[in-house]
Amino acid sequence: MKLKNSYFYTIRENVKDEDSISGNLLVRGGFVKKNSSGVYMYLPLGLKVLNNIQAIIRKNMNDAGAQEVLMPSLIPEEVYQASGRRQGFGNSMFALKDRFDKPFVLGPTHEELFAIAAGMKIRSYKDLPFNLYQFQNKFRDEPRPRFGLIRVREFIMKDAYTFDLDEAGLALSYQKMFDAYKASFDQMHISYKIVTADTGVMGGLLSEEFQALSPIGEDTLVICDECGYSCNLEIAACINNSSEDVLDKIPYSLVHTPNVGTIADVATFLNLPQDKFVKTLIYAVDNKLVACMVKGNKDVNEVKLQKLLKANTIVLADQSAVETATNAKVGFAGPIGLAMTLIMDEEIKTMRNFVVGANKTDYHYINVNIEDFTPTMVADIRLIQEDDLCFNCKGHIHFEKGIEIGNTFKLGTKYAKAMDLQYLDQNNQLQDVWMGSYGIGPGRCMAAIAEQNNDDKGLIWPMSIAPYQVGIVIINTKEEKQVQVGSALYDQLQKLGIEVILDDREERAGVKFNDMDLIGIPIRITIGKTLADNKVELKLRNETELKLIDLNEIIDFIKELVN
RNA sequence: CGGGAUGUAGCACAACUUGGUAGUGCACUUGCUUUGGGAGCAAGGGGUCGCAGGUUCAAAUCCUGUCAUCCCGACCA
Repeated sequence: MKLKNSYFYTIRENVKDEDSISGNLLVRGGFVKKNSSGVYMYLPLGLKVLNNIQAIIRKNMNDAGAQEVLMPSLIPEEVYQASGRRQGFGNSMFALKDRFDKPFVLGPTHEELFAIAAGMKIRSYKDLPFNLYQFQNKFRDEPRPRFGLIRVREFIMKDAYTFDLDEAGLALSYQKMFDAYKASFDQMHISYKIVTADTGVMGGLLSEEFQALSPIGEDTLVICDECGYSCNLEIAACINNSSEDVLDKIPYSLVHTPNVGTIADVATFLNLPQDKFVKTLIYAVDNKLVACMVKGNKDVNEVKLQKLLKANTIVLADQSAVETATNAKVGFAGPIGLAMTLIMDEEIKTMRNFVVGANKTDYHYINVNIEDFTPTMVADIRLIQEDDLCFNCKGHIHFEKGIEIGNTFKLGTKYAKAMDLQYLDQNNQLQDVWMGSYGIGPGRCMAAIAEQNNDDKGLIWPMSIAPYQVGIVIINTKEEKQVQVGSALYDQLQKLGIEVILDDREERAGVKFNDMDLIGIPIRITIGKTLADNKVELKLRNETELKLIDLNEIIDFIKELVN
């Protein structure tokens, strides 16, 4: 691309409504432009980056034996009703009607359509396995889009779906895709971790997430320093590491605790540590009230709770519901005399003589023991903390923040059953097809790479991702020779299939250098006064050092760097 | 959906409290000078002040409504 007559712009100042580094730099570099909340235009530079990312993924998909297709975005609502997911997605689906008032939705993910497509082919066990994928726009009406390209409402997803005879077949297909994912992210030079995660609205047997490490990541990753086990915070299992208290059990008694409804306040008031308390939280689980007990210094993990209860929705009950159910103001709920399902976290089993709310405003019970009430269920429902131990090896763990750039699911037979996807086996028996689904967000990859590779001057693209590998800066466009040499070099590199940008604008050198830095071109060639000695300057974006290279060696030099 | 904030030129912002010709910097155009890390001087172009009502002789400014955007939270594959 020659800049002089091309669509190219940069913005010198920070833009106001982009809070993330990647969002800001991508907007300032003219890669993307926000059109409405969570919806972006991809401009020439941005599309080149996106295409490079997609090319890497496509190559790995094809190598893994997947076949590319393209599904519609506009889908009759009934397709998602058939699988039961219309309700599952709820408001995060964009819904509309055609002129005959027939309801349609914009697809948020495509298991159903792929199951329908697979149904066209599958009759017998001889028709399996196979693997389909696409790059396609997805629509999700996010409650709060944020962080530039990271959480958006319209985005391209590479989604793949595998179809197998049985669980063993799925395991094989899954492994192939898993390996293809690792290869893809490695080739993009993303720093990432793989964690097991909740299957969420997808359902199924297993979910693993590919998480690009970044402080702005919205997911918390739990990583064991010793055995390497890693998972998403939302599913992290806890072990009870404390041995049983040795205190003698004392009968419980009521104490007056005026106006101290929070654990911190009561702890101060009674002068006891927070881990001597048990808090009782009232949740509305599919509109039924459920009480959950965790240690005072811990929190409830709502995803674990949801799975335990096989519930659709879980929210903290509102104030009036709590007050009606406990006959007390919020903050004084407790297990004794509470008439509802009561779930106790396992950690409480080893506690003795602890403090709970008394279901009476301004009162707590002290010296409560587990014999004093009857939990409906004892289970691991607490949110893991960084000082907990790995449930796998009891080693130390730490947290990291991640951007979910890919996700692989072993779906099992859930969609086969819902969408009637079956085959005849060797014994003429109908069997369900085993499915896997696999997603990558190329836009999120772009944002994650930008987030991981930048400095105060701008972006620093890895060679495999950069929109152009080489940028040629002509210092003075009025010097005939500089223009000549620059243009010749530009033509030669293009012939070699190297993506190259020629800055032939009548701008000052500083402007050109700053623009090249901002848009993150890996190799900069400067054509300037060193031409007198038949030399040009070479500077790598991720290094500070300048090299003077002989004109007749520069092509070979660049070829070496690009490969 | 709850809380907070903001909408004025392509971008970043001022003027609003106390109503009276809409301004600054960057960007853009022209000229001269300058020319290796976002140049200087001069002269210009570009605005229905988010939108709709209302109050007033007069509204960017005051009032009401509405839309949009952002932040915190809730929610979320």
